[in-house]
Order: sequence, then structure tokens, then C-alpha cells
Amino acid sequence: MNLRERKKEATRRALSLAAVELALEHGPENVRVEDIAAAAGVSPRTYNNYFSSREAAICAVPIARLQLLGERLRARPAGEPLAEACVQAVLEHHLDRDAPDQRIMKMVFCNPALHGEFQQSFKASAQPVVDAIAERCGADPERDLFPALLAATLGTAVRIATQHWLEHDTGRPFPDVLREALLHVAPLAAAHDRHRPPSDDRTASPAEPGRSDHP
Amino acid sequence: MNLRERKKEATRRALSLAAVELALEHGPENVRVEDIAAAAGVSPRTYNNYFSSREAAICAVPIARLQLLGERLRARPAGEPLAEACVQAVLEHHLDRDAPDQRIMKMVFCNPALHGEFQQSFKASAQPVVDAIAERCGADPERDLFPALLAATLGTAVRIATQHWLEHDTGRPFPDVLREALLHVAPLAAAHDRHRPPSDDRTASPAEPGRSDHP
DNA sequence: GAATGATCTTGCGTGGCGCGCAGATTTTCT
DNA sequence: AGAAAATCTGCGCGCCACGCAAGATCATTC
Repeated sequence: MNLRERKKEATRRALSLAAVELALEHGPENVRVEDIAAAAGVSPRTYNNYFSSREAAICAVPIARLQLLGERLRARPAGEPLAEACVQAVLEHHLDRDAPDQRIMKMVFCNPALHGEFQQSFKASAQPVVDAIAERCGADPERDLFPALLAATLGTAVRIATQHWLEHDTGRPFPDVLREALLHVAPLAAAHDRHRPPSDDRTASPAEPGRSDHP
Repeated sequence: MNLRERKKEATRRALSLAAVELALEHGPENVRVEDIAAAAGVSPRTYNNYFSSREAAICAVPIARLQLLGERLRARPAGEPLAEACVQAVLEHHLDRDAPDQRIMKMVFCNPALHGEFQQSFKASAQPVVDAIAERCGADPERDLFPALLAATLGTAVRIATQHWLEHDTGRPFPDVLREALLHVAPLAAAHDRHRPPSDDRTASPAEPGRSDHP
């Protein structure tokens, strides 16, 4: 890779990292482009060469992780039902590191501009996830809308879990809430499995949504 | 109702209608606040007393219809399974009038700023839908996250159907695509029914997602 | 290793937006 | 009718995205 390209990627990274940092600290509305640029050590005009808005800079961080989710999904054992694979991959993806992501997600989901940018970037960058799903259930992501639908629904589950966890602050830990949301949407994948069993194992639906009484 | 309140609502309506009209004609980016205000016959400053952004003004139109969806859902026969009720209500809701809504949805879902504003407004204004779902399955929308999750997932299905229909332009009519997307997410509701059967009828899952070969 | 061409950065100017403020205007209440 | 409350509007400020063109930096070729 060129020095040029490395530098470019470095400033891009510095910019989005600075944007997230400042947004987390002062709130996304109270951060000026000027500050982000200064924190990354470039001119404000240069900032605009990389991102066309504060929102895009902030969302670049969680969006970049979507590629990882695709890999996690592919890494699930081949015989595993689609629903189980999705639930586990998403859980892993949100709980491995001590996750600054949780604070970021909160911020993104609570701000209209951020949320919009995220959705838009999601549509563009969730292709790895869509492809992984499509591969797993032998569908053509171009003709069949199921893979995109499942990917989007998983995103919805994460979003609703986050919002529910933030607003109705019961004492439940976030992983619990996220897991419940994922188990609720799992039948969507399970139903698809039931039409084309992944291998020869089609005993029972792999995951049953737990009623809100937690263990 | 006061003269004052009627006038206020009238200008609000005029503003959002003008915003949608102009956005559809020239594209949402090529419409200035000044134009919207002029089209509605008020000062630009007044526009900002009603909506804090172009996006909010445009989204006010489809958001207002969400209340109607809630009513449609309640109007479904009491014995009907949740999944079937949801599918039918959403289909009705998108296909009754010749629907300028379709063009509006296209515009909203393709623009990041609009989409974000829509999601945010959705969260606030989908309460009628959430409540209707909660009532139908005897859940407390405050404690149980299932109603909000189902409502959001239905929204996701509409969105994905719209985007899929717009981008991969196969010759299929939109209602077909929408119906397929809804049938795909129906198992989410069906699974919940299976835990608490709505009445005494728990024979079969009410809707099976059709494979992509259309009739 | 130096020259040339491609690419990136930066300063400046322009057009637009969101909103606080305060005076004029309209509506409501007594 | 007159006082009080709510609303509309013009003005000004700070912020932002972006086009343009000059300078700085890197890649490639000889």
C-alpha cells in the first residue's frame, strides 16, 4: 500500500476517532467541525474532503465493524441453524470487547441525524452481513430480498434493545435485553430454515424467546 | 377548538404539504426553506417555529398516518392471529388510496437526513401501533419490548421492500414485494402467538413466506 | 537523484440554515 | 372595549458544506 494511501487512511481514522471522542464527551450537537479537525490535526476544509458531515464521521466507526460481523457469521459452524448462528454472531459482536460501542450506539440511536446517517451507511456497508446470510441459506442476495431483510431486522433488534434498555431503565443488564430481542426475531430465520433445512437437522426451532422473566 | 389552534394546525399542514410537494418535484436537497415558507404563505422565520428542519416538515406527512395504522390494526377481527392481523393491516395501510405515499416513502428511504428524521419521529409516533399490538397480545408495552420490536420490524419490512423494489427493478409490482417481505417477518409474530394463543385456535402458522417464485 | 505529473491540503468566498431576540399583530379572556 | 397572552416577522449571529485555485506532498520515469 502506498504511503499516500496509508496517510489518507490514517487521517480518515484520526478524524472519525476524534469525532466520536468529542461527540461522546460533549454531545454530538455541541461539537463543531472546527474542533474535530483540530483534534485530528488537519484543517477544517480537509475534514470536509473526508466526510460531508459530522454524522458521517461519527458513524464511520460502528459501520467499519460491520465487516467483522460478516466474518463472525461465516465463522459459525456449518451445521448450525441460521437463527442460532445469527443470534450468537450478533451477541459476540456486541459483547466481546468491553465495547465503547455501547456508548456509541446509544448516542447514534438517540440522535435523528446520526441515526439517519447510520441507516444509510448501514445499507451500503452491511453487504458483508447480507452476503454471509445469503451464502448460509443458499439465496441470491440480488433477487431474493430475504437476506437483506434478515440483516436489517437484526439491526432493528439491536436498536430496539438499546433504546428499551436506555429508556425503561429496569435493572437488567444490556446483554440480557439484547439477547431477548434477538431471540424474539430468531423465528424469522428459523422459518426460513424450515423451508430449506441447512443440512439434515430440522428437529426443533433452535431458540425460543424467553418471556420477560429473566433467570 | 380555538380559532388560534385551527389556524396553527392549518399552517402546519400547509407547510408540511408544501414541503413534500416541492421535495417531490425538485428533490429534497434542492428545496430551500425560503421556498417552502413562500409556498405556504408564511415567513421563513415562521416556518422554523413549526419545524426545525426541512426533514421534519417532510416527514410529518407519512408520520401522521401512523395513527391510522393503529386503528386498522385494532379493526382486525379479534380471533385473528397476530401475524395475520399485522400483515393485513400494513398491506391495507399502504394500498388503499392510490397513495402518493409510495413516492414519498421512496424519497424518505433514499435520503439519509430524511430517513433519520423519519426513524426518530417513528419512535415517537408509532405509539398507537405499539399499543395496538400490545393490547392484542396482552403485553405491557412499558415492560415488554416485544410490541415495540414487532412494530419496528414491520417498519423494517416496509423499508426493505421499498428499497428492494426500487433498486433491483424486476417487473414485480410493489404490493407483491411488500407482501413477500411481510410474510417473511410474520413468523416473528406467529412465534409469540404460539406462546400465548390469542383464543383457542392454535392450528397452524397463519402465513408462510412464499419462496421468490411469484404466482 | 532530479523532473514531471498526480494527488492531497488549505485558505477564501458564497449560499444556506437554525435560532435567539424584540417589536408588531392577532386572538382570547374579562 | 381593553388588558393579557400567543403568534408572526425582520434582523443578526454562528455554524456548516462546498466550489475554486494555489501551494505542498508524494509517485513515477528517465
